[in-house]
Amino acid sequence: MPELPEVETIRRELVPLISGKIFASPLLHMPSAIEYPDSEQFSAALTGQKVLNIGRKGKYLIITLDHGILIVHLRMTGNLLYTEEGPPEKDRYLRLSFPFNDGSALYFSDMRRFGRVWLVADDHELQEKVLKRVGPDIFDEMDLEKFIALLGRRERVMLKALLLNQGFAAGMGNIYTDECLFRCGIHPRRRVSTLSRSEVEALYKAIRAVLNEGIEHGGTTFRDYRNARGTAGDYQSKLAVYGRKGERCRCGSPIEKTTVAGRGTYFCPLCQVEWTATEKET
DNA sequence: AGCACCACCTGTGGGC
DNA sequence: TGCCCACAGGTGGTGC
Repeated sequence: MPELPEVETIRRELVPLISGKIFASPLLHMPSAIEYPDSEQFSAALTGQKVLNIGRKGKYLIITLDHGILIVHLRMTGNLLYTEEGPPEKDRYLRLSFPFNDGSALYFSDMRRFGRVWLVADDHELQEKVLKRVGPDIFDEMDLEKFIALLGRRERVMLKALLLNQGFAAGMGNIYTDECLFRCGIHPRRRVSTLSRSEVEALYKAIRAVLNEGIEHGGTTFRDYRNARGTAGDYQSKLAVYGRKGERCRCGSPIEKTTVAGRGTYFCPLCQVEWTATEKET
């Protein structure tokens, strides 16, 4: 589910809602959702802590407390809901409840149980336990020069696989990757080494534009994604290719679906050509 | 290094 | 109508 724009939407909503609040004792309906530390230490360490800041790196939501850092990753179907009216009724998928001492609460719900939370002591532990293999945030920690430099070390890889690799840069997921590659007219199976300078610049611009639009529209809801207030996103109506197999691209060609890097991949076969003329000859 | 495949889970949509 | 399988927004591991 949630990619960078969805997590950023939740982050922006939570800032005014929970900043300064103090956690009461959490309810661990499904303790296995806690990746670190063990559930007893987790509960003891969280209780009484104050929310100082809410950040994000890639798809990780990072809540800085006065004596630790709470991290949430929603994976495919996770939701993080804020309410002042008690737990959502008959939610079969409620995994963790995080009440505050004023009666409001955060609820972590997750149908497929892939989502995880961590509670670490400091930035060092954050890096070691959670973000060890996570690259720079592709929205907040990237510029064109850095992007070009990072590409230079991954010459052989297919673009779709590269953009999905959170170690290269963090935040892109399956939907926004397909949209970016369509936007700049590059085929998802193209390899980094075949890109011209202008294509690299177009790709970088497309990434910024698509992520910005996703955030402006409150994210994409296909099925499960909800923001912190339980409302669906809006960007699905703006998607050019993702989920639109058989529909006409603006060029007239039907959108195709294939598999790249093990993921369902939507593209326009006319706007995104797989091979350049020079490659075909060599 | 890069990629294919499997695992983790539950639900659902499309094909037959 | 009903059943079954493939697939779903993410990541981590294995093995070639």
